[in-house]
Amino acid sequence: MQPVNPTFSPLYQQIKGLLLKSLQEGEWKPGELIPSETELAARYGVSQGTVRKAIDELAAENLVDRKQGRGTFVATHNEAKSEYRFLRLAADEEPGVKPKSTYLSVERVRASSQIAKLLDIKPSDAVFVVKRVMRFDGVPRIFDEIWLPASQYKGLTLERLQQWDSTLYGFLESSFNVRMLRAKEHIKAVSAQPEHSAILQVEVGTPLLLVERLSMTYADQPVELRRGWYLTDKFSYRNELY
Amino acid sequence: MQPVNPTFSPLYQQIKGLLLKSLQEGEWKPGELIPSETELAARYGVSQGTVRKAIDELAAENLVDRKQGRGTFVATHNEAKSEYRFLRLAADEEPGVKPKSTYLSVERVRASSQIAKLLDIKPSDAVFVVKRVMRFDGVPRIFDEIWLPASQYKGLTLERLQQWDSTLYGFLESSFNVRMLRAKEHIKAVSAQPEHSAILQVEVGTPLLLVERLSMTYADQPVELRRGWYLTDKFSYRNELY
DNA sequence: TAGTGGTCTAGACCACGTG
DNA sequence: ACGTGGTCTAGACCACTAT
Repeated sequence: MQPVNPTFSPLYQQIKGLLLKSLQEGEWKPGELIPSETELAARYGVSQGTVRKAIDELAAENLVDRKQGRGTFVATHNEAKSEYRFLRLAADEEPGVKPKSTYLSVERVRASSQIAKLLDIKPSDAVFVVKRVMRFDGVPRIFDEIWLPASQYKGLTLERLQQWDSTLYGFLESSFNVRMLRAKEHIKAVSAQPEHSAILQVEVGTPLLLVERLSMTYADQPVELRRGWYLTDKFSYRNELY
Repeated sequence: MQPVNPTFSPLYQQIKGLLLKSLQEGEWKPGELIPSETELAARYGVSQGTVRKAIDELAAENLVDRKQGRGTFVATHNEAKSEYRFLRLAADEEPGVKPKSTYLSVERVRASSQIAKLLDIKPSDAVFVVKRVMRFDGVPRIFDEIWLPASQYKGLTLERLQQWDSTLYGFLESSFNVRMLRAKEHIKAVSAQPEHSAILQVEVGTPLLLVERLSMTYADQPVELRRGWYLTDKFSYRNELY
């Protein structure tokens, strides 16, 4: 027997799509409570269990945050739980130590063809280039060079970054309504160049981890590209495999 | 109102525990079909939905493999799907290229205190040290040094490794009934030493990725420690963040 | 006490793979 | 045609949080 409907899509996936749309359009803002499962079930005319399965997937992707007895909240980078959610570097001895960022510069330039291609914009488009250093216990360990498509971050300045005292992603979310949902990283080992050498206070030629990250928001739209040089003599990049 | 039972554990978690026990004890072997959800529900005296939720979690952890219309299979490293499941290195240009391993040596030695600590064995315990090189399109890109607690891999020899033509984890699973379920990696950038230099055919001092992996089987028991030196000029270690 | 997410059930039906 | 996993429903009850 052939399937009746060859383009079959489960109901809960369709509900998930509707929820994603509401999230993307800002019907519920970061940190806010979304309607209860029962309420959403009534709204979409499906059973509570179906809504539940849709929300299950959103929770697994860290788009929302369930709290038993309280409700389901829109995830935000401005909360303890997802602070440094994407940062995989940790000290070999005291893995708990958190970094502090210092912003060095913000420039507005045209995207190179390489950067443009990765960010899925035109080579002539403007991008902000942010440079910063992250220190752990006062010791510089990461130098980041961050490209942000200017069209999405109008009015970004070094001063505003320097005044912000939490994470960059929290800042971008609060100030420009751009939320990083997932990212891909490509990691290589390279030698420290003079620029890195000065900032990370190591000799030219010291091996560094080069972490290239492309971050995406809703609909897999790329909204940030960064290259980070990590000093890994006493720290390492952590990963789990399943 | 206080909870009635402070040590509450959902039924499906208990069922998951029972399934894990059967998997660990080999009631169902790698690659084999496990009983249907209906059958398991009858066996444990719960509803099919409860069994389903237990299996959902096992599937999410890659311990079993569901196939609609066919059944649920015990995951194995000896199948296309999980070949190189833990290998994150891929070519920047042609990410699909698969490596070929060459085994260089197998030694039986006493674990150093450092290795013993990580493998959770006594420093006096014997371990096998395996050295190998992995080539992509004939080019050596990874040099691995692998520690295996001798007690779990009795009779391991270089010859047997050289005769095996699939992945190491497939070999360890088939020959010693040890299945790698998950692993943790710590990644650093280092300079090539003379030993790496000779094997990877690069100059001493070339930056290499040092990937230290600790692999676990059931009950989070560590059963493999390895250090891999990756040449990342045209390849990179891939990771996804959520 | 009320409301939320979390668990569990029983049953119906669908999509998929195999014989 | 049959058996499997996958979806969907409706309803009951539990655990947790806030008021």
